[in-house]
Amino acid sequence: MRAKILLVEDDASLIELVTYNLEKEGFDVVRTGDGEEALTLAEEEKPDLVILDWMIANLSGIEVCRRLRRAPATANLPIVMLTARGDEADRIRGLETGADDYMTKPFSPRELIARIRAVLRRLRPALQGGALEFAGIAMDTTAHRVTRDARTVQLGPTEFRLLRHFLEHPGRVFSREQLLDAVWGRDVYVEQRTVDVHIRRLRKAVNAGPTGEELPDLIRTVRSAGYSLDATPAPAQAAA
Amino acid sequence: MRAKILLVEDDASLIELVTYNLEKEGFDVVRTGDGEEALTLAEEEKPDLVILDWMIANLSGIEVCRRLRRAPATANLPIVMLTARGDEADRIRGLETGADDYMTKPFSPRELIARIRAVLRRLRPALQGGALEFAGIAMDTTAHRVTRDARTVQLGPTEFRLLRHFLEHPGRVFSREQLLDAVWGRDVYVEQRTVDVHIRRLRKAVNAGPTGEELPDLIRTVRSAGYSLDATPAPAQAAA
DNA sequence: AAGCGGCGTAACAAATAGGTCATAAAAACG
DNA sequence: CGTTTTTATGACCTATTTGTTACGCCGCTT
Repeated sequence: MRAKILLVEDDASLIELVTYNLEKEGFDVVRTGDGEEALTLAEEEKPDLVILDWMIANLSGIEVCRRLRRAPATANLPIVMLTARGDEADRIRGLETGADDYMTKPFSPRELIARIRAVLRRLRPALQGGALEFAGIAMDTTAHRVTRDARTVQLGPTEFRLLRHFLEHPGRVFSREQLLDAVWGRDVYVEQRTVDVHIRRLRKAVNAGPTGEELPDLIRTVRSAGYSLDATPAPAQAAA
Repeated sequence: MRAKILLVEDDASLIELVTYNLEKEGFDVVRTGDGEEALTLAEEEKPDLVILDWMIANLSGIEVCRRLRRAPATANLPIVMLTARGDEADRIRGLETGADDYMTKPFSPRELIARIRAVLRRLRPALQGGALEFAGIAMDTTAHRVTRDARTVQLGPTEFRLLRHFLEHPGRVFSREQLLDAVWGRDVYVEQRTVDVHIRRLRKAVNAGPTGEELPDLIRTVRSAGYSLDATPAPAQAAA
């Protein structure tokens, strides 16, 4: 799975340099030099990470950063600020506004890549290839294999992506809408209830025990909120 | 909830500088200048983040980093590398070994704090936002979970929103009308008495003890005014 | 061309949450 | 004290939300 990066920068030579290096490393790059457009693209393209220059047209980078953080759809989007302004106060301001990392020009493309990878490793583990694991469920994203307690689990493509998304954010509750965005894709129009059906299929596949028995369900339904992958420690009726 | 930071550094003046600044910012600090000891402390103290100098006794910082990543217990521990070695190759090596961020000396303590916060914001949302707590009641809003004294509390959607509102404004009294506005929504028309019923349900859920006993009621009824979340243990007749 | 697997939708069943009412209990008042 | 307000509580019915199954429609493989 290739990661998509939104590059917000208006210096042509820098665009070229960074784009070249990112693409060489296997990233998809979307570019703009305009602050307003950056916000639009962040919503529509659903990049995995944004590289944000401080000095851009229409809206300053810091303002773009602030608005990205404020909008629910992009509140968790990783942001790496990148700018010529090197003084400490700016860096701190950038970080406090919600940037995940901050680099000052001139910078080394290789270091930029390394920092991007470091951020993505945290935020989108599946993008780095390798394995995801939670409560006995293991997923090898490159081999497209899933096991539960060492037993292979057979999943369809959609269930696979759904489970991957849960594994990337264990414990967190996602609304049907968020799941459709993240798993199905931005501009797909399907019924929200479709999510239920795939949750059902995922549960069925993952909770199937060795002898046809049911294993503990790790997908938690949160009424009126959505679903989450969750190791439910204390079974429902403790004190009841 | 205070975050605990493990500082691995052997320069006395730097230890002092960093410790002072971290503690001023509300972090708990555990220190060592020894690589082997760092590994032990990382397991035993369960810090929320490690600041790791490259040049330390016994094991290099990079080796400590590598081992921390390899051990399951600390594989996800956030690491900020900190060192005098400024050249690019080292920074990249640090980041690729699994460090989440990398700063070179000399550095600004404020920037270090800002970077630490940026990392923790990602890794431990509970330390920053998303988590509410009051008098033993803890709510994780992203996981949609509530506990009282570490025991899970089961709430319906409305009770959840109601409790969240109280946790967001502990101690403050809200009239039924205000609660309807804040929890139900502005333009919902329901009886004010409905609030009583949900308060009752919330109390029942939150005050249920481990063995079916009643825990102290943290929701205070303020006659002819409303309700508030309040740690009023026993004083029957305070000053009223 | 036929068969298959996967997907999205609809429809019905089940579960759970929400709101109101009636009545008991408690507190304030004179 | 008796009366009046205000709140607590349990029960009930309804509305909403979710679970589950069945079905038809592609797109691909054979």
